[in-house]
Amino acid sequence: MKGSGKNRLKKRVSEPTLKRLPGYLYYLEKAKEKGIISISAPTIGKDLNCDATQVVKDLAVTGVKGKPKVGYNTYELIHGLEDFLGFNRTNEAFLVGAGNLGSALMAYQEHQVLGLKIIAAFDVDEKKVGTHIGGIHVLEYKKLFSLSKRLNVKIGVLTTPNDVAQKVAEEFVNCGIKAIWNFTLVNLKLPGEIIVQNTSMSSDSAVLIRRLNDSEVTIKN
Amino acid sequence: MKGSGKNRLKKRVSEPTLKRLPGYLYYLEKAKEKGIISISAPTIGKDLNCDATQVVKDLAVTGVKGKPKVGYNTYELIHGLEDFLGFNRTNEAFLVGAGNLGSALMAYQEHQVLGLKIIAAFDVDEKKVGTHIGGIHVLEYKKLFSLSKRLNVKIGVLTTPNDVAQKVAEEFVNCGIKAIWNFTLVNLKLPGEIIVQNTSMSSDSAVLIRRLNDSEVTIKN
DNA sequence: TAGATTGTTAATCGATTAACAATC
DNA sequence: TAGATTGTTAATCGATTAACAATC
Repeated sequence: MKGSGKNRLKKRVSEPTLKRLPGYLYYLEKAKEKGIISISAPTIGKDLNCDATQVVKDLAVTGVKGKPKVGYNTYELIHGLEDFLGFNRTNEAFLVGAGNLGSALMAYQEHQVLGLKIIAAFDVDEKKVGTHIGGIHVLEYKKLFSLSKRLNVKIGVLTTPNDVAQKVAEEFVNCGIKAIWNFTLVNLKLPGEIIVQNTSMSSDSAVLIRRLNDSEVTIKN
Repeated sequence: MKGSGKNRLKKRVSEPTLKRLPGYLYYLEKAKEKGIISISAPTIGKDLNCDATQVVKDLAVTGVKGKPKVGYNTYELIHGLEDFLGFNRTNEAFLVGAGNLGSALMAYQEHQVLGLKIIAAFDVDEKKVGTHIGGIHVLEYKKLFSLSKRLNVKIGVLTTPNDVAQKVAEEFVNCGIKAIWNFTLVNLKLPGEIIVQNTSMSSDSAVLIRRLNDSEVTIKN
């Protein structure tokens, strides 16, 4: 009899839901700053223009309970989301490729809540090695292996040029890294147990440009 | 009788499909470089590890026809995709907020095909105004309005701090901008005809971190 | 011709939305 | 109590996957 008894069998949360959660978190932190201590799903839905039912379902993954007619406690929700997402733990990461995007991410993490902490960056470019970006050391790429063994880092951020992406990803795996955040356009071929999250700027720009061109044609007709 | 006759009624292409198209484009360009002139959906599917049927359906949006037993012409597909996505036209854009992420995007567009061309950047920070990033001028934010009127730019890239995002977005609309690429965490409230594409780094990191924590729990059990 | 692949139509799967009972 | 909201279950919607005929 699966899922019965004390062991609550956790259902895998869908990717669309997961992607919406940081949005709720940011919204709720702003609400908290305004002194709002209770907030209902219909209110959230109106502000974030999405369906109230969806808000209820999304927030249910945190296990935080709301009160009918009142809503949820803002503080509890924030902590429930942070806990569920793992944003309150320090998820340490290595970054390889301290170019433009890599540098942006390093500097970015101070202001935006990415939920992870880049503790060191690596690059083969001697001009970058030894510098600090956003308070993070840029080290020789060679040192990745030895440092990984010592620090037991699980997350690798991949912001190299496309042509070395596969090689660096494999080195990440060698180093014991379990999850790779891939900003290159390369479709990485890695062992099945490695978690890969692809972030493609081109995908989003493609949607934007296409929608714009769509609307222009529609107007012309 | 809708959709009949010469006017082929274009069906709206789904967002998941749209997001996959730049991936095909990159893959096909690499294939072309290797001298591959014909390529089949099963081959593409194997390399990109996705379903061959999906490849066929995705590529069908371009209108490019394949030959049974042979596949598609690489060159035709590349051009079909570029044309469909609008990546061969110059989609000119303004960027507001020449901070870390903004700078990265400006420098990035030279190497990565984003399909759009940032022709000027704007910032209120006097230290940034007058500089060049990735060959792009950073101008006074004040000048956005007058320059928009002259250049008829349709796309705005929003990489400001969150607290000014809504204001700048409204100014974009005032300036005649029709599509906004929003990198802030703010849920923009704008007229319905304005196209907004949200890109949230936090969403992707949330998926990554959660999947990692999921897998660690599973292994422990 | 035989066989692989395209291209379309049908079936499945999963996420979103709607409905409604429980509850404060 | 009355009414708004939670939380769950059912219905809908859309995307992915499977099936299969057309075709080179």
